[in-house]
Amino acid sequence: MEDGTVERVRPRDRILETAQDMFHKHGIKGVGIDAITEAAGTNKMTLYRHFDSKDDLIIQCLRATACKAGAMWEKFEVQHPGNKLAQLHAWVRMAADCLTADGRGCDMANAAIELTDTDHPARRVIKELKEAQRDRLVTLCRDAGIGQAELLADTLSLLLEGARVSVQSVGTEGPSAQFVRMAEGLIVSFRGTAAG
Amino acid sequence: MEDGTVERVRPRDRILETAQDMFHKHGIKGVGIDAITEAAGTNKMTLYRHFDSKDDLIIQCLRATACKAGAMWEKFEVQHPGNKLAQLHAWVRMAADCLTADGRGCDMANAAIELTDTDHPARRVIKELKEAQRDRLVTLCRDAGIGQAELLADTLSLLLEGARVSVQSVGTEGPSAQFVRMAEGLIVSFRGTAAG
DNA sequence: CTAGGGTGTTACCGGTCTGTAACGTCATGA
DNA sequence: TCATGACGTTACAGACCGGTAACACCCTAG
Repeated sequence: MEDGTVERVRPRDRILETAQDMFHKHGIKGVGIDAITEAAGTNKMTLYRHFDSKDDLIIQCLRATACKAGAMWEKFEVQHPGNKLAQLHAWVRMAADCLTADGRGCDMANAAIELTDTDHPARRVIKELKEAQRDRLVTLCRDAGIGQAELLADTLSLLLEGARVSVQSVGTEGPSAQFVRMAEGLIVSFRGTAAG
Repeated sequence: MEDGTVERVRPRDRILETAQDMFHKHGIKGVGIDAITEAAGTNKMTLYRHFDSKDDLIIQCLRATACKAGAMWEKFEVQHPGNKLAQLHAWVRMAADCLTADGRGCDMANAAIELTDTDHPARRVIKELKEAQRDRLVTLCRDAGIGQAELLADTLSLLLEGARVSVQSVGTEGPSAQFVRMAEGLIVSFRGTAAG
């Protein structure tokens, strides 16, 4: 049978899933290849048959995580079809949920901080994915009828980025606790000054 | 002569200074003890005579960095004595300078992201120092006559934190480029809604 | 049945890491 | 002069790291 849908999850997928989870929880430099393969129920050789190196694995993990995050946006469209303003508010709620539930920040931002070498191959991937993320939020703001869509999107981006970092340094009771109020206030404010 | 002011910089201070710089540039896990001692022109034994462990060194570095940052606040008071609103604007300018000049974010935030173990001894120090930083900004906002001082201070904190992270993932041309406009806009907005 | 590809196992390489032991050097101060 | 203490040097321990080689296994497609 040539249907590719195998029941048992292939080692490559188990590795990718496990690595995402462990990188997220313990950081990239805080997790070794051996720990990943063991947690994934496989071994080092199999990992290196599917990924060129740890750096390659890191990049694939970042792409996979971004892909999952992308699915969120489709959920917004499904939940509020055509209503871009409602989708923007849904984005705020989703962001707030990330803050309280997660404890660890954005994988891409964390990776950018950990991988200090500016020539690291993951850096351009991080930049690429973050820019795509930004474009998406800008478009949503614009479609929601916000005048200065770029400025609102950038402000919300920085607020969320900062909140996700703040959670890790001072916890959920710190400044990030006010994230929703800040974001909603900004949206109201920008809608007030709306333009064509 | 029993005056403690020795001309030659003591090894402990050289180590502390060098470690701060290298931790900042390359991250905590990206720098080894050997590299620090070599750059400081000393050796490993001397380091371990002054610091209990690498974790201890990390903590001392964070405290020293926070101390330097504290000196900035005194500069604001000197430059604009009594004028708290001017000091708040000076804080915004200082923050913006950090963004364009540095390339690497806040040492405390970076450390919080790198040291994923919640029991790590540096974590409570980070939280302590970050909370002190927040209190300072809240006080400044309140003294500047802002009504919702806590909310403005928290918003500015998150914006800056996010901007310092964003610089590392997408560079200075990303959302962080609008930091000053965002911050100044917020201050104006909060002064508009000022209360007693 | 058979060949081959995906997988598992073990062992290993060279390097790096934190931290310590033992000893030698040197300046200072009594 | 001599003792003390700070500092430097070398070597090492023990662990972990990323990555590779060689070989055995087993399921499946043909």
